Amino acid sequence: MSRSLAAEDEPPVLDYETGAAAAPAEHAAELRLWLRLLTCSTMIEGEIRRRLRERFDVTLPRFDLMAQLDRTPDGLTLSELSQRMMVSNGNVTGLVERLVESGHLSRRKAAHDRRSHLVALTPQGRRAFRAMAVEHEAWIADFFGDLAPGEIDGLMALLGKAKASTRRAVAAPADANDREENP
Amino acid sequence: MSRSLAAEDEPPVLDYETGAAAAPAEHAAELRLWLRLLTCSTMIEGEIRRRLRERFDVTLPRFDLMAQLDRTPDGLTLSELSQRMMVSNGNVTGLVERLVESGHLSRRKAAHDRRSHLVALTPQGRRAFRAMAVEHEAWIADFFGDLAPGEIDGLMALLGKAKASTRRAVAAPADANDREENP
DNA sequence: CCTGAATATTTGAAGCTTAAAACAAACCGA
DNA sequence: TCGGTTTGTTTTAAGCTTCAAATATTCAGG
Repeated sequence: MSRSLAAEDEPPVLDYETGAAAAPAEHAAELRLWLRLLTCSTMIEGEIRRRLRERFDVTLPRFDLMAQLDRTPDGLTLSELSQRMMVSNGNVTGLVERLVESGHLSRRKAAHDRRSHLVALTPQGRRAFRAMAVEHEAWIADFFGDLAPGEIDGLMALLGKAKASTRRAVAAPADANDREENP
Repeated sequence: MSRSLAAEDEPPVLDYETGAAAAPAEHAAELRLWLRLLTCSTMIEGEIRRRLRERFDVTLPRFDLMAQLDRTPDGLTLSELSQRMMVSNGNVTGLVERLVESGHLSRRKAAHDRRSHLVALTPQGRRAFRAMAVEHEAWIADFFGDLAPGEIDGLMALLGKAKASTRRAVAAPADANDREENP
């Protein structure tokens, strides 16, 4: 759970800057949007985490890692895993270690490149993941259960725009520095 | 960064269940929506984290905590903080400890309740936060910079529905158990 | 073939995060 | 007022996460 300014409303509505003497409250709408986006993903993620622990005694990062491997019979390298999961390499190293330990994953040297290792689900790991995935999908469907199909599509589309916009902003930050360096 | 199934598309498009022999792929749209939502918040959060570290040498959780206190001259209790930040009590204990240590926060016993403590920004802490908040707001505005005002409003509204729906689902899980116990 | 740059992974330090157990203080109904 | 419950906080153990440094291997030119 957690992360950035959270608790976007519910108790006393926050929006955290209104009324702060030194703050411009210029882009208030964008700020509120970010807080709401964060609230949604934090709520959902926290509940998934809770249910995975309760029902399957598994952590979310491990479930995520297994999900990446479920469709990859031949396995993935650690680098591929870290890219797809959007986490650091060192993080994946530890997760894989624990999942190999518990018998869910196998790990072998890659044939073509002696630096890399291929990681794959064991039959046991695959069985365990499939069982979890079925329930997981039902949970997600329930979370969004009050949205009409059109609303789901609308959200997808708008989030697609937000994603593209963020990608652009991350690639080309709007800093003072940047403006000077790249006119 | 990180969290649940991530890497929603970009490299080989994932959606992680299509084609998996044992999986129904019933609520595929909801699943894709969740992955996209997660991708958006993960990207934004990761970039904010990176910039906060780079520009101000501060972590995101500390920034979040200070944000909660910025509008509260009299301070908040640890419980109030943990509720608003949506993290555990023990988590807040440690964060506050480190921020008191660094001089950003003061901490005193509450007058009315001998169990609780009030935490507030020190003048130094407030100054530091305000400086960060100004840039932070500009970053967020930039992330959403390619969205038209109407699109921002539309996203807000749809995310509001998603939030309400999730809240309902979390409060009343659609389990087999539940159906039996609460007919 | 040799060298320097890029890539794949591991390691270590620091910090974040949670769940659960333990206390202490406050509250509340009989 | 007593005793049970709730609430505020801390502590602990375990795990997650990142960044940066260290290794090992591959790759690309010359």
